[in-house]
Amino acid sequence: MTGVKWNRTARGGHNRRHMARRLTADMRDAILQGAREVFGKSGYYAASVGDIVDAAEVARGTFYKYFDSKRDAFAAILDDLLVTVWQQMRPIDPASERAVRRQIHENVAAICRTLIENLDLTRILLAQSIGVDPDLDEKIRDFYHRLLRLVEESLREGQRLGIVRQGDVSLLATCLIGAVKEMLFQYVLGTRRPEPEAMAVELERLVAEGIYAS
Amino acid sequence: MTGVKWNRTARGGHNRRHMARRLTADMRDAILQGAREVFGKSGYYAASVGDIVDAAEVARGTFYKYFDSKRDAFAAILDDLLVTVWQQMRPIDPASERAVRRQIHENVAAICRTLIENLDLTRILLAQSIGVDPDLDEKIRDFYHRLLRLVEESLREGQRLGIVRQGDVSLLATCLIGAVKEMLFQYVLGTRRPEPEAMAVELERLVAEGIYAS
Amino acid sequence: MTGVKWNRTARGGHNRRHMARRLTADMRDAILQGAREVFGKSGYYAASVGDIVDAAEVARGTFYKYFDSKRDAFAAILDDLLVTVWQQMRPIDPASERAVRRQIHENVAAICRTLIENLDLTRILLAQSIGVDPDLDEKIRDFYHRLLRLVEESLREGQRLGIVRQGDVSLLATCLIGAVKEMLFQYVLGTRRPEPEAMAVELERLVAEGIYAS
Amino acid sequence: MTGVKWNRTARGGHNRRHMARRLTADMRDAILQGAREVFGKSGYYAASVGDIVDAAEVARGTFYKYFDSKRDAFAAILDDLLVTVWQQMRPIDPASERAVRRQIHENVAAICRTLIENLDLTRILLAQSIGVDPDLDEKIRDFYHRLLRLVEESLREGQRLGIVRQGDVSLLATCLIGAVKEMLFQYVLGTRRPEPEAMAVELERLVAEGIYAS
DNA sequence: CATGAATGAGCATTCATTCAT
DNA sequence: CATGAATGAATGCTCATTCAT
Repeated sequence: MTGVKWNRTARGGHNRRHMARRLTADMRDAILQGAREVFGKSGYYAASVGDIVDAAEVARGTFYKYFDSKRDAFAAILDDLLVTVWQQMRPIDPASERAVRRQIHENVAAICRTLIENLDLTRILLAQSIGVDPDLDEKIRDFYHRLLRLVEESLREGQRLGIVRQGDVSLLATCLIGAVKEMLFQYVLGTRRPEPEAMAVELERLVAEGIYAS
Repeated sequence: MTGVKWNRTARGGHNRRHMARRLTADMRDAILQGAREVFGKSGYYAASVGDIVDAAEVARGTFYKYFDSKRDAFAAILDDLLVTVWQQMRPIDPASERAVRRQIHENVAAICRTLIENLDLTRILLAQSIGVDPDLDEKIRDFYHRLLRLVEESLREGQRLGIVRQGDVSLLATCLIGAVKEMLFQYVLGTRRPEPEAMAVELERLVAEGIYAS
Repeated sequence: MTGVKWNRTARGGHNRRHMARRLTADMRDAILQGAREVFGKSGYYAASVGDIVDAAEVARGTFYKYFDSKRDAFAAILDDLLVTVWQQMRPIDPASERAVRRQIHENVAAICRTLIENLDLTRILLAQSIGVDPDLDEKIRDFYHRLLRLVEESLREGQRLGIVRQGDVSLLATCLIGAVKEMLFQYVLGTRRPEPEAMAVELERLVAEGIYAS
Repeated sequence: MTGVKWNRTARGGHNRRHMARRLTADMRDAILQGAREVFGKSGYYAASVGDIVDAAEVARGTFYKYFDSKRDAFAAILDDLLVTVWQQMRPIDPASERAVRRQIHENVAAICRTLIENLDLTRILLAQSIGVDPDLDEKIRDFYHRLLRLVEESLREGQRLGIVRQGDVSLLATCLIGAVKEMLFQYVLGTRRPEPEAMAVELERLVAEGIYAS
């Protein structure tokens, strides 16, 4: 799990096929990079191993040197992605409502920024990961489970400190995560493409004031 | 497969293997039902026409009598589903905050109830419809577009009447829809399976009070 | 076919069932050879790709590595065949009637020899190429058009030199070509299998003397 | 074997589907007529039973009431066709060369006229009958065998009377038949569409004078 | 170690044929 | 007797995977 290369190193030349590729890690990264592009563009099923090796400019056989199967490569990408997103999460330290609002804002803005910078991956995460394979579904389920727990914990801590109101923290956490996911999903669909900052502002206000006047 | 096969005659048949089925509409419905189960369980790609006809207990050819293609059957299911969900939506009549809260509650509860009663369909809608085909993607995009407009309109009307606070109604609507979708998504994943009533309550409170105490 | 088939992995394979085949050209030729046999025996439609790969002793997928489709393979065979036949044609140099008779004789004998040596191909050419596909029909039409022009030109040149009598050269050419085709067609049908030499002799005499005595 | 209805009775109205159809023979003829059109247009394989029943405006099942199979219907058409063509043949009475020339002319003109009036059937006969099925191939073989014998007999009789020169009558007959077939084949292909009269003239002259001057 | 030609299981789709109405 | 919905064997084609070079 070598971490996602979020900044796609600009691969200057074309027709590099067959040029000496030095490090083993390079090869694997090249394949992952190609796979990300292709999976992001076409989804798991429509993406063929042929497309991936073309995009990565490696031979077919090489793909299978580094990954057991197409599914395995997808799993690797998904794993990296989940780890990355997870690392963006900072558990809220509920010192005061004011501090909490700032932390929520920053968390949301950071996550949205990151995912918007990597739209292909976001598309994979939000719309094409479920139903590929039970193992992967399990991973996704697990990820959301942990994410939910993290938010729930923050909320519960807030309740303990009297900052957060009473209520079903589990459902509340689900709603908050859903709100962020949907803004990103609409971004992916292209319906509307607001700034991460605007997303953060709006969620922060929703959480603070609800939607009613006064 | 060696030698010339001149005796290619006698291909079709009739075998009374399947229970007598009377009405044409029955047949189509049986296929749709089988297709819903299978698509819901396996997703579009992993579901084979073979699986569907087995589930529907009809012959392979019968499937193609009622649908042009596997995609066509999926599209039919998706269309039905979008129409059904859409019909559940009642535009909010923002008479007073009290009335609005009640209507939100009822809307959310109704939708969640319906979708939970058709979990296979919900799974299709939430996790397996994107990326199947550009035409279907367009349909999904369109559906969410209209859904968003509907919620936005209600919010704007509320603003006009001084019931809803100022803010980016578009993003606000997205957040609300996302909150509901995520609760249903977690339901589908099986992470947690709360009552529709509980979902409605929690969203109603989030919208009214935010998450902070006092 | 019941239940979800998540274990769709491990599809392809390699089985050393077929003799090691070294050169790429060999493979293509093996397929073409198998295809020729099968098309020749069964005609385009009755010949299945399965039959062809069995005859060629290659895997199904290999067929599609070398040809885009069944039709494509048929077109390749037809093209080769038309080129081969065309190359057998030597335009007649009408120096004298004596020289012309010899050249006709040689032309006819050569073509018949070649086609008789490749009976499968001849069967394809004479009885199974029309109606497969508009593009191929066009090719056939074009071939005959050129063939006709070639014979016509020779006849016209003969007229200019006073060797060939007046008449509708186009129809005359058609008759000559038809005479040769029919002898080969009867050969293919097995009605009668005369020597190419005998065919050439008979056409030469028909052309020189007609059928009447004295 | 009810004989081919060469003159397609103008079927006035449209949408006759489901109208009472009186005689059994009518039904069978309607199907044969539809089948002729469709086979002629698309060839045996590309023509589906669906196309035929559509063209004939009868139900699918009805087709199988009158014919055992698609092949059977094709065989019926082919049989009719061969009988009809056969009936056009008048054995030559070799009284004198002059009389023979006239008879050849008339025979060729009559056959060409008939076949040109029924191009669809001619197309079937010349280009789509071989390779459909061994039984049908046998019929075709048999037909040409008899045709050949007929021409051969005339030639042999001519030889006996000193009108026809010596030579391989079998090959000679083949050449003559081939010449006529090819003119018709080119007609079908559309390469050139001369009058039957012109065809007859040219064959008559070829047979009388060969191709050389003086 | 990289390569890519070869493999074959699997799939969507067609259509000749049957038979209950 | 006519009908046409239902049937399912057969086919063309794809693509994940393997392994000799």
